[in-house]
Amino acid sequence: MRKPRKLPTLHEVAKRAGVGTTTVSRVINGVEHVEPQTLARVERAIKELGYLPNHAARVLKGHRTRTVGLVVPSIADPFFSSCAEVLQGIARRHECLLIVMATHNEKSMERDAVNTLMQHRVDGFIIAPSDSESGELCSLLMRASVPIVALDRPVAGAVVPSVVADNFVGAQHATRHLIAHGYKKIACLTGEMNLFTIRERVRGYQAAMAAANLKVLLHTSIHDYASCENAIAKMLRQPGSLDAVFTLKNSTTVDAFQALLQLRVPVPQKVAIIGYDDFQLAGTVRPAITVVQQPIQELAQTAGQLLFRHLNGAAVSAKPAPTGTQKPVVLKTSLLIRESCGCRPNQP
Amino acid sequence: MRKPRKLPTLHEVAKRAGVGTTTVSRVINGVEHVEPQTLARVERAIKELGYLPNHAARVLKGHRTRTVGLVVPSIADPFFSSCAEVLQGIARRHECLLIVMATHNEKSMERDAVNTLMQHRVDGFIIAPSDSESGELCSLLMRASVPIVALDRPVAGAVVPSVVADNFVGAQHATRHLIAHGYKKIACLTGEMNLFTIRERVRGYQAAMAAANLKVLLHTSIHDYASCENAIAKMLRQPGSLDAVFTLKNSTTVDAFQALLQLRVPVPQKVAIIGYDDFQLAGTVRPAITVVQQPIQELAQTAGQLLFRHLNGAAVSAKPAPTGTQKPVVLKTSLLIRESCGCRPNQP
DNA sequence: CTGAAAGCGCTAACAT
DNA sequence: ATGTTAGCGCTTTCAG
Repeated sequence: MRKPRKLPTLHEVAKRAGVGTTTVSRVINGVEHVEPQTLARVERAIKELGYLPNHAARVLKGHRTRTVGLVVPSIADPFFSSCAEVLQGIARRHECLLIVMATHNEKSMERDAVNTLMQHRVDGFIIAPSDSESGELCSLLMRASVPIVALDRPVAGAVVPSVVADNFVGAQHATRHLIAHGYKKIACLTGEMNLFTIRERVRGYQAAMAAANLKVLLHTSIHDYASCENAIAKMLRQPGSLDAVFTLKNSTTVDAFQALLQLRVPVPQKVAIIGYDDFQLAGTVRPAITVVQQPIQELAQTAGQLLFRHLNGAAVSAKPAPTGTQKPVVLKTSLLIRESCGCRPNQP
Repeated sequence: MRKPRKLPTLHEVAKRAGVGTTTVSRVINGVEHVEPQTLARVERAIKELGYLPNHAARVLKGHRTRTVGLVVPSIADPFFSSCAEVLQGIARRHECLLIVMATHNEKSMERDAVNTLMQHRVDGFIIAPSDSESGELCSLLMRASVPIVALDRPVAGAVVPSVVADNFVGAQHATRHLIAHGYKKIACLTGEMNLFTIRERVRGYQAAMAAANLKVLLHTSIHDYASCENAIAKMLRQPGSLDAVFTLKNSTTVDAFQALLQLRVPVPQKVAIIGYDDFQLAGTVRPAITVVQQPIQELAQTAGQLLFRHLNGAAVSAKPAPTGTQKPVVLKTSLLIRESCGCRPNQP
């Protein structure tokens, strides 16, 4: 028995101002052919009634919703919330609303997120796919029939344009740096091998190790502090079997660093460490942690620009380009050298 | 000349399934009085066409939008993005969409955010007001005519229910702890005195200092590393004029800690430090930093519960309760004792 | 159990 | 310069 609040309608404004609905409509959407006098009356009526146009009704008329979506694993993750912030700004500049959906890297939530966006008839959206290879996602996106841009992770078959960081090179570079320091036993600690980005980083690590003829020490089931400390302690038990650690994710880096501290292993004298992805305080802890820095802002910015270019540009883009046509935009990462890799401050 | 994509409509589904629109509608909104056979036909048509109901059209029929809003200063701030994550989960459990808007603590953006939400006819929303005293915001919220809950900061006149942390007691407690350690020259470093939370924390600091008959050392224009180091260095220049530092915000804590390190001041031997709000690695740096911990999750959870209680409960809540009726829900903060305050680990 | 038809609030021809 | 009117896609009486 709810009386779902009755906000004033355009009709009521018209009545109150003593004009037709068209006139009010014109006043709302940029003044055009309206006499100053009438304009004033209408504006007063609008103010008095506290009128706000009903977005749903406008959408129903078949126009752009001026709404874009963002689908990411988590809204609390610093990487993605930074992206969201940047994209929100871009959307606002285009007078669009941004709707952020979280998937937690789960297939079903991802599907729901995309469907929800489509029900809201967003003009387009940006997505960080949970599974880059998923054919299911791929076909879901193809049906969407609105411009889409993949962020941080590409989509199989390259059906949509994507903007990603160079995970392979970033990891390769970091590993090489460790090797250049003379470390031989370099372990790579990670989890979530289902993620595209992680797999690329692993490939980079492997490539560098192979090129230097070093044995690959890969641990792929590190997902919390316990498993991290465990893995490190185990390697430490056999003397000379661990020189350096390369962690592929923020939290793993912190865990590994913590574990090394806990196990009273001098860093980097006994074991060096480089992490993937920078984070607050990475430069404040002692030793300061060397990391691979990702171009987060540019990633988001580029994706946003790409999306709005499609939105405003050639209407042709109603459906994704021919399969496999889209080559990803790859942004460079950089090695942020601090101390934990063995370098001294101000003297790499 | 854009042909704004033509997604299938309920009509087309009906035609294809050889039934009336009513039947299709019924199938979509929970099956009810529909023959299994018809049901199957309709479902097949829906699948084949990839039909997704047009949200705008449903809303226009005058029902709940199943959409709620969240208005916060920033979506990248860890505090608020955590809140957003929690609230998104709650919304989803109520089959609602959450729209997050950022204000950057600016009046105009806040107004725009609220208006945008109203245009989208959200069923209700949660807001962390930029200015708790603003009469303007207050009247804006009163006109909104949907359930609203204030988060982290109350709204002047108590026109909406609010859920906040006990900033006063939290700061008082921390200051007292410093005093108990025997520190006399305790400086409070902050900026953004326009924020309700900050002012409350300052009050707590002042109260504790006054009660101990100590001189208040308040710096209210700390907003970046430079100003922070500057203030500390200045105090340090007069020997014996600084024992401890109490920072009221995450980034200031990091800046102060960094500055102390940079100035080669032993922490906590020469100068102790306690920060407001916990953060990643606060426990990993050496010395580990003691902080006032806020009940972030509960804050968001409580606000969410409150909102949905109003949404689902008595429809009476069409307009905010009588002015001044709402007493805020105040959640406790806790002092997370680590080392920077002078305590030793495992021996406070 | 199913269908026909009346709008929801707004915009855009088309009149005036 | 302004008003009239026909839908946009959907839900919902009200008949059948």
